[in-house]
Amino acid sequence: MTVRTRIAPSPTGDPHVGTAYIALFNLCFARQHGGRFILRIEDTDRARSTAESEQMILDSLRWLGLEWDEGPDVGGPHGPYRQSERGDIYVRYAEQLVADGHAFKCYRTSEELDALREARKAAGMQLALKPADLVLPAEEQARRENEAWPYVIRMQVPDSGTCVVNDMLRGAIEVDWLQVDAQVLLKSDGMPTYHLANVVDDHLMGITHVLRGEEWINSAPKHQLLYGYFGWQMPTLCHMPLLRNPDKSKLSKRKNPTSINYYRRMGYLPQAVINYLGRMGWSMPDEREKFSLDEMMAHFDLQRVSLGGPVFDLGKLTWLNGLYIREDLDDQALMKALIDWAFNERYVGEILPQVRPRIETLSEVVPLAGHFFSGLPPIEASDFDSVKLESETLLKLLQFLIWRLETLPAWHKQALLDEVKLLAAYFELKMRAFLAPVFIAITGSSASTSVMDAMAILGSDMTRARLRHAIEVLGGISKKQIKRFEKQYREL
RNA sequence: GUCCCAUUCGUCUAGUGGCCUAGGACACCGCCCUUUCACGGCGGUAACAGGGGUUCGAACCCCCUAUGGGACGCCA
Repeated sequence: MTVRTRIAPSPTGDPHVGTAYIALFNLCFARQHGGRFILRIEDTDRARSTAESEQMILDSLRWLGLEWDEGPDVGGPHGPYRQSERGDIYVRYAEQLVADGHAFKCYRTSEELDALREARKAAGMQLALKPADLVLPAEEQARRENEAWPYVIRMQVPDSGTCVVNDMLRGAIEVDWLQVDAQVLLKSDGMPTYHLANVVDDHLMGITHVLRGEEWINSAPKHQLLYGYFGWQMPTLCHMPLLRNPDKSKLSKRKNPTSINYYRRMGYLPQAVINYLGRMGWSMPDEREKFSLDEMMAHFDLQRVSLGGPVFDLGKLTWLNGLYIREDLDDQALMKALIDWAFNERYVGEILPQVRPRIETLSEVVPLAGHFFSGLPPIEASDFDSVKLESETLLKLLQFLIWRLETLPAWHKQALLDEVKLLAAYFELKMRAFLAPVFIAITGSSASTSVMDAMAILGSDMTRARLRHAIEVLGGISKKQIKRFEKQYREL
């Protein structure tokens, strides 16, 4: 048996707790059956991630204590997409499908596709575009082909009848073929979509079981169809429930800290985090709350997964973390944990140059730089009174900064400075004025070390978390506001 | 809009037809311990979404409704 977790890396290298969650269950399932568990970091979107951000993700998973096996080499160290002839194996498979009549070249433009979807929406039909909806008149098709228009390769799908896919936990799931669209397999840039890559890779890697998120259920018919087209054995599927925000929507960074690095920076212990994830939608046979990864693997039983989407409860995670500190760490181990976390030469060494020019006695260090060893600063709305900005502008400033920082591929002071300069110009503010609220949000006071350096030292996750916290403290952003902000941000 | 998946205390869950007057954990409240605060101990409030079946018997099986979520991209 071989199971795998696919990881789509983010530009910032944020490993999502949802990724770790799925990986955890894959690992336990594989070990329960003495099978292999492999990780596959893949990105079919050109240059969305870097080797560095991929490393960050692996590093975080390792921090959690997750282990994985080396997968068969079906395309180089970073997966097939990073080869010089990016995606060429998928081109071959896609063309084979075209030759066999299971896929077709589609020259439709995105404007035409939008119009088709609009029309269906207006007519109250299902939104899936079927092969028949996409055909062009023969002569138009020929013209576009001759003029070398960009094209995609789409899969053929039946337009009637039902498809039955089996799920290890949910049993048979019936989907009307009418609901399944002529999925793009190969994009016009020659890169495969997830759907093609997923099927081809899993086959080449000999994957026998796939545990993935519930959001993939609706794609399962497409995948099943592709396996059929290729004449390959399909892996057994299992769809795990999705982690939720307190309002029950899919866990998102807007409403919850979702980055593993955030929990690491906040001083959560990896054992506690992995234990907590193991309690999401799953329970030990004896119902104990506290268990190690090894114990979970030893007692794992997929049938004990419960299907209701569990709400990620920070309070309970925090309690569990405290339990680990009290019960599992003696003074020496706690000391080591603290040193690993922040009280080490590397981290403190970064802070000292910020502190030295600003102190006259050593006892001033903690009041001045204590925030480097804290989580979210205890601020309230009135702390921003000194900032001479309209409340809407203030929120917008903080939100725009978060958005810019989210897409920052490398976290260096210079890059941060560039972002801040750009935004200060956009808001028509002097750097000093622009940074005033940022300073309070980050350091929690109006007198501390330089805020740009603080952000650089604190890192991406903690910086963004504090900015988000400031927005929260200021009363948050309403749905209407966020829409307006998004629009303005796109124009930036 | 169409389809798919789900639904036990506020939250995580136990429960796979009689052991359920529904158990545990977090949170909350009270009491005890304690030179403070925690920790710890004891106790309390609190749930089978609703309606129909099936059955001697239903939290558990079936159907309908409601609610929540997800999918419907040249994202993954």
